[in-house]
Amino acid sequence: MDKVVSMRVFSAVAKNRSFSGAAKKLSLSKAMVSKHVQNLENSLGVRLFNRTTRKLNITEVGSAYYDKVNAILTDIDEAESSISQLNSEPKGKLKIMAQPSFGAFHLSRALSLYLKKYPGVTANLELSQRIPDLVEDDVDLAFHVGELNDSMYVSRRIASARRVICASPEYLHENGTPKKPEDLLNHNCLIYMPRNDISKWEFVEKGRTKKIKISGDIQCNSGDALRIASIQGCGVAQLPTYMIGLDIQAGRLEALLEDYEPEKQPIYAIYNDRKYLSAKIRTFIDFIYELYLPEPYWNEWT
Amino acid sequence: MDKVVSMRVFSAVAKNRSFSGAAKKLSLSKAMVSKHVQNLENSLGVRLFNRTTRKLNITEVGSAYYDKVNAILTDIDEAESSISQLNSEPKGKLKIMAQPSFGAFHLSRALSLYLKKYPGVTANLELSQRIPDLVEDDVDLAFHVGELNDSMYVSRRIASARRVICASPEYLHENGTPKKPEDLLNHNCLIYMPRNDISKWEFVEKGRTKKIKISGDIQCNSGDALRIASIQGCGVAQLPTYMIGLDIQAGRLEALLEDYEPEKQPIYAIYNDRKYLSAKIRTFIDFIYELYLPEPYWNEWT
DNA sequence: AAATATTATTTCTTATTATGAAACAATCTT
DNA sequence: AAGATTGTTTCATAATAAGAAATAATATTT
Repeated sequence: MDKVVSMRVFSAVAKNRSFSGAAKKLSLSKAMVSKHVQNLENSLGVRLFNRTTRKLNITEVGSAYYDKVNAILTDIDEAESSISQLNSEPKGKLKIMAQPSFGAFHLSRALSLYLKKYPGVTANLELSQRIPDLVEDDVDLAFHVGELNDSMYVSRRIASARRVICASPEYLHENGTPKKPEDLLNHNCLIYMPRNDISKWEFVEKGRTKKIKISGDIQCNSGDALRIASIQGCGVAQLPTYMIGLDIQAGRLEALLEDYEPEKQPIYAIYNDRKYLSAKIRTFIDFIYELYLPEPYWNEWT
Repeated sequence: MDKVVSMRVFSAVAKNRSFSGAAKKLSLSKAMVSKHVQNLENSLGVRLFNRTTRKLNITEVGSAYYDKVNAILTDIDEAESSISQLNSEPKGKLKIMAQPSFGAFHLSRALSLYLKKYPGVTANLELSQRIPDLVEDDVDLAFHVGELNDSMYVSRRIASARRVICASPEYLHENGTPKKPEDLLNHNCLIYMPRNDISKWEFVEKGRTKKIKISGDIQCNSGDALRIASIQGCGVAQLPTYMIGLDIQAGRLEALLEDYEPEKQPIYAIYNDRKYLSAKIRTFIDFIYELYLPEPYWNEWT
């Protein structure tokens, strides 16, 4: 028997000075009202009302209990409404993890817009290469570029990034501009190596994907470093547009071989599979999804 | 589903940071623990824990709810205990913690007398050197010998113990009887060392306290061991009368240097500062207080 | 005074729910 | 690779919450 319900019933009986009245008010049978009061009396080992069929008097003990019960019920109501309110409007700290190159510029920009819209939210943005364990790392939300293999979490595609071959105008002036993928064999390519893979770049020609094995004298596991290197004219790089889109727009880099460009990489928001997604998380995902519609600003420069 | 029960389960899970741990603590199945938490989550429309099978993290909302729930549960407990003790007699389980040497004989004796008087009460006596955390250890009442430094609880002096120099008749026959404190320098003293203190025994001579640095070949952190050693004639010991009073009365030990005896040690009952002390606790404190009036039986033998 | 109305309780049946064992899924540890 | 541990789900069963109706007690009306 639910003690909180019993308390509410008891409180109603005490307030109405009547079992029947309380029953009517609570749309409950008289029988249940009676049983709820008995439930409390048994659990307390105390008589709460002195009653006959025609008279009702709250006992001294019952009166003391009445005050306490009302305070408790108020606290319960207050707790529940404040908790559900906490969930209906975005509030609290939003913990986000993302890959450094995507997070550093684009997410912090999106966050500052979002936080302006929802002043109750504060943010905590942690940048890391690895895909986080949301529970272990106590993170609300993660962003990942590229396909996800293991999907123990829920993911939502919020944007995409083109992979573009690029080089600085200075470099191209000195070394010539490649016109087709095979031309890259004669260029110094800046190689991104997260793992010790053999470096091949993908291209699409007449609907078919082909891979070109490229070579160069810089291999690095930091996209940012490759970006700097390519801007400084060290060679040709293949980098995602969320990194170099603005550089191309500004003329620091030139996009090459756009006709052979491979499929875009998806960018996912990853979060816990929860029935009750908190407002701050839900609204941020929606916010960022809409922010990059119809096409993220980093993907276009013409 | 009883919401109060669900709250208790939730609180236990949050405190233990584990569903299984909470289940064990509450002697409930893991299944029910899981369901109770889900019950709250459904009723609040909010996720309280982020969890996988191996990791558990309370959510921001859950954490806020935890504080409120604990306050509410405390209020409920306080209300119920205060109400039921308003016109009830001692009843239930009395959980006591005490130092082993005092508890083993004297408290169990007092308890058996008390329980005969109040059949509704059952007792749980745990003996330990440390001063318990009444809340953490879930103990109603603790007994402590010696001054209390930290008084976060309420304490009541219920008796006292003399500290007496003693040795077995055989030992004294062989080694002579010390007549004044300084004589102890030529005796093998049994040294109680709870911490690595330098061993000095206090004496009072002509109203002034002085300390004698003693030495001996047995140092021990167990009073009981020292008592046995002194009875077996290993040397001279300074021990409280609640340990050796009966030995002196029985002639197994002789009290020495009684004229130089230092001030008595107080014995305290320690309990929670509750507005409404339950009848079992209140009556037991009163009972034991009166039991040792005007002077505890262990303090006198002449 | 008798009939009626109102009130709390008890009884009885049924629909719901609480319960934990066991199976399960997902990690972590060995 | 095997075993241990953790949270969840499933399942069968036992417990109980629920209210309609009968009951008992006592005002109120007639």
